[in-house]
Amino acid sequence: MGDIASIRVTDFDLERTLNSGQVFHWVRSGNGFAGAIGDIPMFVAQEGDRFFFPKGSRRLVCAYFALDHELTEIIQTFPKDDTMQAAVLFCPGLRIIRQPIWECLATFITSALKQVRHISAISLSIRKRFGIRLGESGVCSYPEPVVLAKLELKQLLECQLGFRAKNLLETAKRIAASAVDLEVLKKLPTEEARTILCELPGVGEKIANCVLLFAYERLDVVPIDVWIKRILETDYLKGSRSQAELKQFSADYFGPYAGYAQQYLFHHRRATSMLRGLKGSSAGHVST
DNA sequence: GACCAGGTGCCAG
DNA sequence: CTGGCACATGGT
Repeated sequence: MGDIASIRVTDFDLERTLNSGQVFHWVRSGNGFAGAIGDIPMFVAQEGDRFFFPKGSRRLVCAYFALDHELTEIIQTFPKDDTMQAAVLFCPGLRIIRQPIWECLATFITSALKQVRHISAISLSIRKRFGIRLGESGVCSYPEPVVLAKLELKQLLECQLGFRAKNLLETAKRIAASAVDLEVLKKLPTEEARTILCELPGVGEKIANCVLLFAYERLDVVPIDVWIKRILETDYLKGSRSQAELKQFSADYFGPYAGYAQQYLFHHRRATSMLRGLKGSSAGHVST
């Protein structure tokens, strides 16, 4: 156990950020969360405006949690309608973090038609079986593409991936074979990067957009999933719409940080809907 | 059982 | 371009 350092943070809520459906491998542990940033094991915690992390990892942690994002300014660019305002009030301190690209891509390939807690379970299972154990805490790294590429389909299926296993395996193979260089995409315009991502098996527009938003820091990109579709149709467009209309509206209406706005809408709707569904049962990991 | 989950790919019209 | 359907798995 190394020493702990801390800094003062404003407009940051660690728990909400980690539980908002953008990242899936952090596990509550005592008064904080155990996880990893790339292959560095981490324990992070927050008490009020004090943010705790392992001594010596300040730069890494600040970059990962995007503590340099000017959240107040970002939120000011959001439209001022009732739905958006309610989401903003519900989500103080929610940040879109900077994830390592491969683990973000791979995890979202496994996200198709899965609930957040299943995505989490799959991510942890893949890490535990095929990743590298990083410390005494038992936290594991996400396995590199070359590692997954060598597996038999059967091995991946043991992680309860279902029909997504083939896609993950094939994508890992292509990246391991350098058919696609995820680093190069950083320098490309969003449209071009999206086109290349969508050529990977199991990656369509929604997942490509998640990766662009959560790993490539394209904060204007809006992944339209079932929740966002529902919100757009009920609160904004009043009725069912084609995919093209949903895309057009998202791009036109939410401003330069549309992806950020979308994340607030997503988390608010999902969290409140889970709270309603609770009614005494013991499900749900969504912070309020 | 039916229905749903941060979808994708493929096929017919 | 659009709608329809299969695809695994786990939870209400």
